[in-house]
Amino acid sequence: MLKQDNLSVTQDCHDCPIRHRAVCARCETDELGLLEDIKYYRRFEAGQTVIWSGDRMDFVGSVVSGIATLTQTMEDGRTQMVGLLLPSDFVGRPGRGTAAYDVVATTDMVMCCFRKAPFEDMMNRTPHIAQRLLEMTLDELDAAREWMLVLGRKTAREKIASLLSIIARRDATLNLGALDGPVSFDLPLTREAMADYLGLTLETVSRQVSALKKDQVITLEGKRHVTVPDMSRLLEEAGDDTDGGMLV
Amino acid sequence: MLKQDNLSVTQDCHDCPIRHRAVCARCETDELGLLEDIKYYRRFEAGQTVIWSGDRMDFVGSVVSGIATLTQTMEDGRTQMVGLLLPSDFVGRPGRGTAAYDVVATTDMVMCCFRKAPFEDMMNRTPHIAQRLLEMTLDELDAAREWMLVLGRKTAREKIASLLSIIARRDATLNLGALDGPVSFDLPLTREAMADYLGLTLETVSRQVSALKKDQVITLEGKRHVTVPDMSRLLEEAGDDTDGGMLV
DNA sequence: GTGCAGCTTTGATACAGATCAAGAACGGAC
DNA sequence: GTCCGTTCTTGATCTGTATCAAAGCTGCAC
Repeated sequence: MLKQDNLSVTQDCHDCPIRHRAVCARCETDELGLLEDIKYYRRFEAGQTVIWSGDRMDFVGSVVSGIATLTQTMEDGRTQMVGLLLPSDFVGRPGRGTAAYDVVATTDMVMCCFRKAPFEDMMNRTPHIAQRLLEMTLDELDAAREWMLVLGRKTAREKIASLLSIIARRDATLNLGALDGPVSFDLPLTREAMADYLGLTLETVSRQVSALKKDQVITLEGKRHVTVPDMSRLLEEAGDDTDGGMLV
Repeated sequence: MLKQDNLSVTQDCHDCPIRHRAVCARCETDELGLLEDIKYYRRFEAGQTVIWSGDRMDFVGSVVSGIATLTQTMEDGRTQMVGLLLPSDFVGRPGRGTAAYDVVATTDMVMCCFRKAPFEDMMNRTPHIAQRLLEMTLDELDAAREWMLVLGRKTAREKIASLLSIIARRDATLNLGALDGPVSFDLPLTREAMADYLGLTLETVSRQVSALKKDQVITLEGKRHVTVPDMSRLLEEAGDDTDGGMLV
């Protein structure tokens, strides 16, 4: 796995890599100061569980670097991933004392945590935080609803293509950019995690990834590094509106 | 269909049946006054489309009475319902100009609409509205994530049982209450709409409803009126945590 | 280097739910 | 009452994905 110790423990919000996308995005300098007082960093290693569903949760926070998953599990063990947490994504729910989902780090990860009570307090006083949180929550709701279509109506092949295009897209937004030429990225998920996201078995995931490779929709180097020569082709396979429409 | 003309066009927010659950729930009397100035009512008949995905949308609003569905459609016609809108539920997204989903009234329906620009304006000035909207959006996000588990991992029978228990539950919250004795309610959805919600075909829905009836998990009077003699049995069939746990 | 553990691929087979195809039940118009 | 359109049920068959099973790959510990 990649070492990311250069990010080690940021202290100053102004230098923070997620400063302009996280829940603090709209805060003014003075508001940031208040946040600095109640924040602390936590690191997690790949595979480590951040919180178990049902546990008491006395903090909320933002993913600073790395990736985590949000999953739900039935008593008999069937599991469904309900969210993928990327840098700047928010964890926890103000006004609720216990975690609703399991949160697991899939790569090494750094979180910027806020003690829950003071954070809730601040939310009531500084509208910039609540406004930004509303905006982020609405975005997540849209993402969840898009995912409902994937889960309910798409074929296995379309599901894989959908997942790949989502990862490709936000990899592009997060890092460099440019979605016209070939795009490549590392899959942050195992086949099993992909299966849990897509409502499939890991065998089906493996077969469909192989099929997309055989049909030259994607290229693989190793098992995790994916190259997409033609993004619009991938979107077509995903069953999404084809016009290559990269609407912002 | 039921006539609901007694609800005709409420004018005074204080008498509004959704006063304490809608986006205006936390407003004080003076804030309600401001809302009164920008609100207007619209009625829709069963089957009528409220908005088409992609259309310009110059209002947001709340369902006052009746039921609507939120659906997404792929180019080839596959459709997935992504939300069920009940009285007090909010329609539209502040800060966005076009509808993201089709909204269709499944029963006769009354909506309390607010012109979008003044509403957004007011949101920035009265935190009570933004706070309540955040809370409601977080609830919807939870519901969407719960639904992802249903769509991704449950069997057809479990899906039907899940849908019935959700309808039963909120029917109880909305109207009278009491979930220990037998519960009965009218299905607000056709078999096809149920199928669209559950990611199934209408034939499968029909078969599984019949199967639940044969196994005496439910009783039917006509095709739409359902009685659940034992709610915990239904929850068991849904694969949900069994303890009958009606946690608030 | 060898051995092992976790991840992944591939194959054979089974089955849940889709699809195709009739009819049956119900409600409204006349 | 009859007719017709819509919604729903039921049956026969097909198929995509799950399940069961085995083997390949990769990287780490030693």
